[in-house]
Parts: sequence; structure tokens; C-alpha cells
Amino acid sequence: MPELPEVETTCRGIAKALVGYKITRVHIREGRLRWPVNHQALKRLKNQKILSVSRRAKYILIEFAPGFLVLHLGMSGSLRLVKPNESCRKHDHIEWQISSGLVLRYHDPRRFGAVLWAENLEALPQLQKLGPEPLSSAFNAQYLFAKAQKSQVVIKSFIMNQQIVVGVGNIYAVESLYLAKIHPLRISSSLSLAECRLLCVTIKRVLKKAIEAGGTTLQDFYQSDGQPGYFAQKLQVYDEAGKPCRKCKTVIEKITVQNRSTYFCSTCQPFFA
DNA sequence: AAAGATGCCTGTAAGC
DNA sequence: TGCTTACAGGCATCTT
Repeated sequence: MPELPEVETTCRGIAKALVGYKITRVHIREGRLRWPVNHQALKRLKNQKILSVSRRAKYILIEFAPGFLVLHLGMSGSLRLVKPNESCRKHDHIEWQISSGLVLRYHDPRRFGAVLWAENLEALPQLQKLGPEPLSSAFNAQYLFAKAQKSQVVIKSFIMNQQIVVGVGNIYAVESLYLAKIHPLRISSSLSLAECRLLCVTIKRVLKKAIEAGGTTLQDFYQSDGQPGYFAQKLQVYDEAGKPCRKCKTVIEKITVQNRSTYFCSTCQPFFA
């Protein structure tokens, strides 16, 4: 599931192969993604030069003179750079031929992802209400504590709220709470400043480590060169229900929080009301 | 206003 | 064996 580390990995993987080159052909095989693809806007990118590739939250931003291509990988999306003779697979929905000779392919079996066009990023509703980047200094203990003080939602939902902090999805929320020894069902406002500090630092550490490992591949995610991410091997509690906690041997529990699988150790992550 | 529920999708695995 | 069903979840949108 592409969360910040997977999107960052993808961004780094495609940037060098794209920046400075032109789009020579756009082929839309399936335009029914999260939102219908704007065929006209995408086709206009032919002969346009790619100025930069960057990331905001879980969105990949590809800059051209007239505007930005904004990509979201949703649940199952991935971007790959392939040679033009490589045959296309099922769910390869969109591809861009690059003047270098390579082809950029957008692959997304579940089609929860998006390929959007924006003349200016400020106008894009998806980017308007996003919180700070987790790896920036704006995301710090004081910020998290101040926000948490005002929230009655459980802490796991809180850190997955993109208006609070971006990039943290289910897997990294579960892992961060385990490593910070915070029960996922704690009410946000019950966290102390010290706990917020630890959680903040832990989220940053987990995301950085995951980026270094090339992200987490469980099913669908692949890096732009087709290689899987290797952080799955470092996950401590995610998908470990019934197995002993690596620290204390207590059996890892699985619960559902807002329709999402949540794993925790009741000993390492005690709940105080 | 805040928080919970819903729908969009398809591959995989489990159950009969 | 082949069908049906449950599950995986990011996020906009709807409901309470």
C-alpha cells in the first residue's frame, strides 16, 4: 500500500529518467481511475519538457511549463520505467513515451489511484487541506501535542488523518504506535507532551528507515525499476496477529479501527483510560 | 463542527 | 473443481 516511503521511493526512482526530457507520446488504455482521466489535458503534454519531479504528501508532482501532472498511487498503484519493447501487463492503464526512449507506465489493479492535471497546484482541491510533511521541522512535538489536545478521536485515526500529518497510512501508523509504546485506541487528547514527542520522533524514524529500504512491498507495490521494497522484512507488528511480540512474547492482537486492520501488543502498548 | 460511515475497485484466499 | 464470500485500504463524500 503506497504510503509516504513508497511514494518517495517511486519519485526518486523516476526523477532522473524524466527531468529534462520531453513526452513524445501519451497512451491512455484505461481512464476510469479514482476520477476520470482528463484525456485532453494529458494529450496536450506531447512535446512538453519535464521540468521537475517532486512529492507532496502521497502525491507525485511532475512539472511542465503549462502545469503539473499529479499522480496518486491509491492502494495498489505503481509506476515503472520500462523499455519500449516490454509488453504491457494487465492494469497498465496509462503510459508516457519519453524522449530518452524509456516508457513510464502507470499500473493500478484496484484503480483507487488518480492521474490529475493542474495548471497551478494551489487550485487543486486534493492538495489544499494537507497537514505538514512528517519529515519536516513543522511536524514536531509541540505541533502534535497542540493538535492532539483538541481531538477526541483515537490516536491511530488521528495520525492517519492527512490534515494532521501527511504520508502516514495504515502500516506505518501501526508500526509507529508499537515502537512508541502507545495503544492505538488511546484518545488523542489523553496523550502527554512526552508521548507526543516520542510518537513524533518515532514516526520520522520509521518513515526514514522505510525510505532507505525502498518502501514496503506486501502485494502490489514495486519500485520504478520493478524491484520490491524491502521494509516488509522489518515490520514489527503489522500482520503479526497471533504471533509473539518480539520484545515481550505477548501474543499480538488484531482489532479493527475505522475499518482498518490494527495490530498491537497489549503489554508493550498499555491502555490507560 | 467533528466524527463516524460509505463507496469506489480487483486480486487473493478461505469456505462450501 | 468451481462458485461465492470476505478481506485488503486511501480518501472524498455523505450522514449523524
